[in-house]
Amino acid sequence: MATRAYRAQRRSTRSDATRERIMSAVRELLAEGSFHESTVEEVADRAGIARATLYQHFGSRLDLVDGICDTFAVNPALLAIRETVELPDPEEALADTVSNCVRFWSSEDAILSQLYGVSAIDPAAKDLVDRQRADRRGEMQRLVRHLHTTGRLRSGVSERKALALLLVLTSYETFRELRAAGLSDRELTKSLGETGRTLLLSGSRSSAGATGGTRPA
Amino acid sequence: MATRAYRAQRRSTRSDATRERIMSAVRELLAEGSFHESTVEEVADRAGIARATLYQHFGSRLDLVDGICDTFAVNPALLAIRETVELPDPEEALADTVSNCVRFWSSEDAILSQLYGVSAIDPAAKDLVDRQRADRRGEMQRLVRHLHTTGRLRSGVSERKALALLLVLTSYETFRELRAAGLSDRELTKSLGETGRTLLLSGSRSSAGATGGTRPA
DNA sequence: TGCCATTGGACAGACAGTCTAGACACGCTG
DNA sequence: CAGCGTGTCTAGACTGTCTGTCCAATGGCA
Repeated sequence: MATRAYRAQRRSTRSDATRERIMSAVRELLAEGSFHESTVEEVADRAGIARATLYQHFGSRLDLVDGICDTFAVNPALLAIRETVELPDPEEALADTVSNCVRFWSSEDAILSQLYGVSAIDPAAKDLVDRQRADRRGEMQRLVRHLHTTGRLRSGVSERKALALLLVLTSYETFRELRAAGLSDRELTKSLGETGRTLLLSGSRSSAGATGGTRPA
Repeated sequence: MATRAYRAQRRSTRSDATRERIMSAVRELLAEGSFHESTVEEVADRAGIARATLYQHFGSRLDLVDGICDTFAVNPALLAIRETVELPDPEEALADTVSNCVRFWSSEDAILSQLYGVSAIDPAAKDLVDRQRADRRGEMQRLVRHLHTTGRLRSGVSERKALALLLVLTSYETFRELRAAGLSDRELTKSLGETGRTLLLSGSRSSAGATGGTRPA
């Protein structure tokens, strides 16, 4: 049986191309917001293949969503977060992390809005959302620790509260809400960054005396 | 044909009771998170009626969700917001509005988490979410204007940004995120209120009593 | 030629929504 | 009280759509 093992490799190129066509179709439909009204037949048509072929690549409708979710793992903005949370300068760490979150949400917005939407009923989407939420929580936890150990966490702000706030600031829903309010990605990043700095960081060698000044009481 | 003047009014009590049984069943299933996996038959079974009867009260599966959504219109916390946004004291207006938002989200959390979840694919749910979002936006807009006209909007904060921030602070998603982080409703209200005051309000007689006393730092 | 991805189509099972005939409860009138 | 009219509920049959499975046939590529 091992006699021709190498062949499978070569051959698989064709199969891979088909798989790619399917994924593209799913991405398109997702981006158009019509994936969830589409039948498997329509997905196959869009990909220019037979329904049976689709089922050979993806066991079920949910597997299609699963496939899409896997592609996020290599998103550069997402990968960058792992590093920015531990940048030496806490202020920079905070700002860059926020910035990268916005970058990620923005880059996949069309698709995420659909996936997040159905996470309540679609197991595969729910998996994705839960995993992303857990990942983000882990990163933010690291960021909070970093702020704490470098002594830049504002006095009176517990680590638990700091984490909660960071989660809100960097959540996809907040991104959506602000974008819906008409803010551009740039404004959004700036606004979220400032808010975080204002509420979380102590001292204020930075902008506007944002924090300290406001609460003399 | 007109021989009898019939009183549908009297009769309707029975019909109303049936309708109520159906709604209860839907609420239960929604709260258990299993509505979206349930067939119409199962909903009917849960309500203890025939499937045909259900279809007489609600034309389709979506109408069931619609029915639930209508019940939110009379939620006391939601109604209260209309008044709190214009309380004479801006500080109080802000705090009470935030508080009422939390109260509303909290009172219907089990069901909203499901409805918001499927809003991307369920037209009825989407309608609800869109309507709620529009309503909230309207109220927050009024609140911002109020803060502005009374001169309490912090300098450097445009009305547009103030609105965006308020929308984030009072959004269901933020509520969910903070609750998931382990905050109680009380902590949540306090935290959101403080954040709003810190970021939006100028001056700072900061009502040490009402809410402010909580931050001795 | 032989492998393998692909294809078209048949098929079973599940479910939404429609329809009909009949059972039942209740209000009205005599 | 008796009985008719009316609206509600019920049981079940039926259609159409969609998912997921299976298989025999096709076609490209080494």
